[in-house]
Amino acid sequence: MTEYQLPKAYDFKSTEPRIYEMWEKGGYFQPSNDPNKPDFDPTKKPFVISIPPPNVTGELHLGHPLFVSMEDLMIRYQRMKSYSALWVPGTDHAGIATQLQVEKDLLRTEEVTREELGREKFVERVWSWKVKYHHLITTQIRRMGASCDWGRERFTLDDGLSRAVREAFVRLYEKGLIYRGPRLINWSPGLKTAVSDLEVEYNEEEARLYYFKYMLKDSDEYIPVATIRPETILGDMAVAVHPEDARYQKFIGRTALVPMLGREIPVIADDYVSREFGTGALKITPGHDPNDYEIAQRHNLPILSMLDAAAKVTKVGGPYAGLDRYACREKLWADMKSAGLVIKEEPYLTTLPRSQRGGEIVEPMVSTQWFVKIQPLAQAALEAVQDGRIKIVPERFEKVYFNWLENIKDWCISRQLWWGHRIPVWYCDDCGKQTCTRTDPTQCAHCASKNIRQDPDVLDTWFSSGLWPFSTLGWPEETPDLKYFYPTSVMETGYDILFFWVARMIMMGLEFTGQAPFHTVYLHGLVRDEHGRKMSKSYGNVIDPLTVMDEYGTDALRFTLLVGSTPGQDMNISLKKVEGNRNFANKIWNAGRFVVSAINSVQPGPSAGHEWTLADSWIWARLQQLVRDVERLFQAYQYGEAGRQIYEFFWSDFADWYVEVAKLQMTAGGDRAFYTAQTLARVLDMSLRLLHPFIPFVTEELWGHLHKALLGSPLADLAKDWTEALIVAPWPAVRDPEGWEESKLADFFLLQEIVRSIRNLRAEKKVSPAKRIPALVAGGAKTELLKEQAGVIAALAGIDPPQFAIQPSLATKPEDAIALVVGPVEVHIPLSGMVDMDEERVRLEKERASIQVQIDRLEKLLGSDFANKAPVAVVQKERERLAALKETSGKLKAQLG
RNA sequence: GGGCGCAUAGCUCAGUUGGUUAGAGCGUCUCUCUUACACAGAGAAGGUCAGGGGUUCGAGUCCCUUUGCGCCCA
Repeated sequence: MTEYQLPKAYDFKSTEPRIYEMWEKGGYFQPSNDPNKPDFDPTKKPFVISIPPPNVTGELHLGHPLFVSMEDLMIRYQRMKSYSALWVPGTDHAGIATQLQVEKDLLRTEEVTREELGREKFVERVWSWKVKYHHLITTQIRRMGASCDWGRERFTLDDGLSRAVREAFVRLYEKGLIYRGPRLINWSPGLKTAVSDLEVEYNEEEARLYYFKYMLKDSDEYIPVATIRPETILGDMAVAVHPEDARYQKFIGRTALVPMLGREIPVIADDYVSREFGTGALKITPGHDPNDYEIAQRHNLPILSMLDAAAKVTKVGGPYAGLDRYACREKLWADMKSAGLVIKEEPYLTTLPRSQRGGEIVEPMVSTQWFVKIQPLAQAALEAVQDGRIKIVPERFEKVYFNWLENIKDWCISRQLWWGHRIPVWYCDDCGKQTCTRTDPTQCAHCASKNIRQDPDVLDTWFSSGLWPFSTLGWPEETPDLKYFYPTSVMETGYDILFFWVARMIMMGLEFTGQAPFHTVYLHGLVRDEHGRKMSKSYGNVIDPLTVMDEYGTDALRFTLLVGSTPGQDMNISLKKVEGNRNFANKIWNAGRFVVSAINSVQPGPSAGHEWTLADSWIWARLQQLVRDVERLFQAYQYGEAGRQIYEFFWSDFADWYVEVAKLQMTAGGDRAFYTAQTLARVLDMSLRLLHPFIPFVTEELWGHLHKALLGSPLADLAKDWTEALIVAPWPAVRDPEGWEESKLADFFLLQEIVRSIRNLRAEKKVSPAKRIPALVAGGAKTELLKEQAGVIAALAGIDPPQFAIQPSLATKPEDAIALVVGPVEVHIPLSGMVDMDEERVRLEKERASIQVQIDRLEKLLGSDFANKAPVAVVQKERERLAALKETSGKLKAQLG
């Protein structure tokens, strides 16, 4: 006989690593139905999530535990519902971010730049960085309890995925959907690479607006022009005015002179020009501004690049060549001032484009880059959501998705980085043509020359991420995994990367596999600090998940993130909340300890068939209600609400009420104790199953103890079909109500109300908690019920059983007692010497008055249109309520005599 | 400029087909170390559901509008 000596407080520190190891070694993270194994059943349905791969940069933030918790919740739920659940883990090489980290690190520790190290050596360094941080990150994901199949882990730069990237590129290239050419792109001068539109952030900042004169050729006349970036004057190709602007109409078609350079440029008319902004005249710098670029296209203006890759002035700038963009701004402006061309300058609030990574101001520049012709891909992706093949939760993001895809521009996919998938195109030095093949070529495909060079650039990281849902399963190979597990089921991620990822995955998935890569996109919100501010290093408000887990446990953090969130809505987190949920884990633990000890105390039996008490029936009915509600909420992706309801049930119904009643029932011994222990065990078992996806460690640990205790007890039958571990135990099935539930729920509710009102009175009258008091009850129609439950009421309300009398009605009103009216029941508490009859009259009168208010309200309601327009059931409910209120009021009146 | 979200108890938030005196956790106040748990138990106080208008028998919930805060796209 094993004696359980479970510690008084749940010890997550020793439990969590042990449980995770048990799960992983037990093979529970692998899908139950594996297409690579001989007993594979192709008819069994899979449920698949591919992890949004974390970057191997080394940064860990609360976003990680959030997505891990959400996805683990979904996976554990489906696994328990006996789907063949697969969660594919992996990491992302994160081109720019990782390269930057390594460069910074190299500079700090060895004071070398990547250029000094050379490409090959540098890439080696990044790989060793990757090894280190990959280990760190996967260790942390394990720490969070992620039940993903580590045997199928992938990395965006591993061989298989690199082949997928190569295949995808070549296919798009051959289809003519990838092209190379000079376009205006966003250039990051510090990183010396192109970045996509999505990687630029626009912030409102304090800047200056510079007003100056655009002199007209052979004239003293000028057009006043305002600009934020005077240095770009050097690249101006026109001055534009609104065609209907009376001030400037006369200048249209004339020639203006670029300040300091004297280059002749035309004055053009274009609707785009805002007459209200600045001076109403616009300088056009097509080489360094997207709007100007478009105007230039419309007017066939040539384009000049006045800045180079390092944002230094090119030879276009004449005397200013070689200056940094900001130095040039100062010098040019000073020179213009001397030349009398300056009008004024003033502070101005404007939006500046900054690099999402480096933070520096991004420079729009004309540069030769690789692009994906996005229109056909975007159209398909649009349709997949429009026709419902893919559903986005919450739905409002579908609109955001549509809007983005409808206005999408070609995607710049080349990056001037060293860390990433090299562009698989070779240029021929002899014929100048391109060779793009699936395997590295040794000669030009056009002229067979051996003088070929591979493009030095790499692909945007998101190009490989877009292939993730199928590349991780083996694509382009038709692997068993790909055939069985693809399309995946749910894509779960933050709404902030809807465009980066989700949209691109859908485009790529449809293009390369002909299928939507998943049927549902679930978007979670962002985790913010307790005041709703974005967490960031510069604010210093970052909460480190590892510290939180050290202090409160993984379960506590997970539960906090899961119940604190609503789909698509940001959530604020505070350590107080985590602490509260650490307490919840401890509550579960202790309720479990009680149940285990109850099981251990059970004597063999039973002698007769079961006969349930009111409390037994009540908790069972409540549990079934809960199972139904949780199922409904899960179907609607309302995980947070489901978690809150289970929490509420466990703490407020099971622990606060049923366990208290069960203590009494256990002391009765015999069959009563046997069936009570059985009910405790069944309710705990099902509660743990429901809680497991939310709070996996403590539930698994406790379930193990419960399992063991049952098997060693006369209740062994209950656990005879149980699985080895909770992680693979079947999810509680929804059962339809059997008809008896409602009256049991109502009866127990009455009992609770009676107990509560007595407790309330005791507290009000400062009766010592230890003191047992007498009570006289007139039970009316509920007399039988109350007599049956007298023991429970007495124990929970602190009534002395020998002095507890229950009768249908009372012949005379007890003297020197306080009367409580609970629905149809009157409770008289004699409190000798403590009852002030005047005070008592006031109390009763107050109560009667408040009930009268409700009676009046309901009579008015039932006398109105409500009675004939509202549904019968709703009206009936109100009628019953009114009748009950009238009964209470009558009893109160009688008390007042 | 276009789109979206939020505004509910002192704080942080739930409240999804509209059902009639609004819920939780934390915090506050009172009592209790009662044999699962003081990481607890019992009790209490605390809200004109941002303002205005409308639809409806009925609105925190739907529609319009105003204000404030935040986000996304241009």
